[in-house]
Amino acid sequence: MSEADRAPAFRPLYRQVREALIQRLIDGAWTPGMMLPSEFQIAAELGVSQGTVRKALDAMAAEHLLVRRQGRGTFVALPEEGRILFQFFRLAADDGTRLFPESQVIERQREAAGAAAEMLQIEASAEVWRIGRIRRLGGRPVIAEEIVLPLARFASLAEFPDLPNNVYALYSEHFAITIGRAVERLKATAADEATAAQLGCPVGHPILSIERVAFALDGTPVEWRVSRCLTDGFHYQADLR
Amino acid sequence: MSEADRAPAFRPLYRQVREALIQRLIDGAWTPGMMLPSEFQIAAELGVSQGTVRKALDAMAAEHLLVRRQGRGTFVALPEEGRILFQFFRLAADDGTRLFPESQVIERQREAAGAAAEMLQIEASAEVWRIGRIRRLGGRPVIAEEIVLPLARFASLAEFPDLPNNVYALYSEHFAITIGRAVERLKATAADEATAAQLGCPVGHPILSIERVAFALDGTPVEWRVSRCLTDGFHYQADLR
DNA sequence: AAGTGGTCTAGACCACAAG
DNA sequence: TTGTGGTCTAGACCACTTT
Repeated sequence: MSEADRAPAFRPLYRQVREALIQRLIDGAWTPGMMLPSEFQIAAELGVSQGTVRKALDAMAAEHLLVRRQGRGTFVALPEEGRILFQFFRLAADDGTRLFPESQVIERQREAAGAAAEMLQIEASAEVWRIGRIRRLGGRPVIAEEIVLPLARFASLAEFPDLPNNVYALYSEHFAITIGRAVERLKATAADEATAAQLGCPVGHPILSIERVAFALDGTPVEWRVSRCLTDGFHYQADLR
Repeated sequence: MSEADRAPAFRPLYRQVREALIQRLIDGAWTPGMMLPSEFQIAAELGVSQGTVRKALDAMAAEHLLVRRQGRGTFVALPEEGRILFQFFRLAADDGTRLFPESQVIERQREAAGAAAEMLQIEASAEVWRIGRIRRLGGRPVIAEEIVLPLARFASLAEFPDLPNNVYALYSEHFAITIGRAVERLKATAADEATAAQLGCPVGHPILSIERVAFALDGTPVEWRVSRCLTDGFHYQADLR
């Protein structure tokens, strides 16, 4: 953390601290659920003041990377935790209750990336997993989902025949990949024959199509997915501030 | 800012400062575009330290209520400013460029609130304005929008026969209402006859339906709207963090 | 040169959780 | 009682903009 570090394009100390700490998450030195050293310990270790460490930790907590609990300590966020769980899942029933449908994998294959290559920033010839799954609420299929993952980062995925509802917990636990950010594009489309068959609705039925690219902590894209959702009885919720 | 203020349910000083400053925005003592006094001046006036004022100002800037510019000062945010403008408008072309379609009012009437009463937290018998407008991109209609406003807060709306593209700038300038937050519910629906006629698409065509409730700074709902959007060539974008 | 926000530090004290 | 994060303060200095 030398003075020279900020010479070329001034980067505040607390920014550098934040990046150093994020690197520990990327490296796996700090794993989900782990309690971090106290602010004073981190400060002493990095040779900065406690206030500077606090500013870095606060920023990371705002990004949902850490969870701070007064009186207890600072912890690496778990993908299982409530607010994290729904951070990336914004469907809710029309009465306001949050939903988390059950998942059933119906298809999984290795293939060339093709069209997904651009989204995942890999070669079109690179291999990917393509996973199709149906998600149900009370037995009724409501989402038909297609997930594409680069084989290079998910080599041992074959060991997991049935995906859990929350795949980001799987990514974290078994592939040491933490999703830090995602971008979604929503469109209204008409159900094609395949989707209609999967969701049990008429061909041409209105479908909310959600296309998502999810990024790892280092900023590289690691997942591309399309969710085709029925939206009677529930909706996609967005809070604008 | 006495010590007793925090006695019942401890509220940090910087929170109280933030609320006091937001009250100045609500009261209109500070108006959009205005430069605020310096941190030290505000601190002296409120009898707190400069650091505490800073924390309140930073929070308000994060809420897009203020804009801070190093070396220049802190300013009340203008609804016209770029990032504010698109804070509440999330449609983008598929190539990533942001869109802001032109608006044409096609209908406006006074009526009883009816179904909108619950959303706007007013009596069902209270009067509202109901405004229908079409929004176009390059002449092509892409959004059919219905906006409901409580008459009580927008009494003189009749003076503005043609709404501007950015109605939130109008609310701010002529009704002293700043929108601080909004909640949107998205669904995929099929175009009914009225919508199909307005958008020039077949009946049954997939429509992205966006229902929004917008809230003023004091937390009360002031606008209810439904936007029915075509989504070929563009999409609704959401960033998840 | 003057005035603003931005960073960094150091220390005191408060609120909360756990042993 | 101890240890943690949370608040508040005071002061020095840096970066940016305008005069």
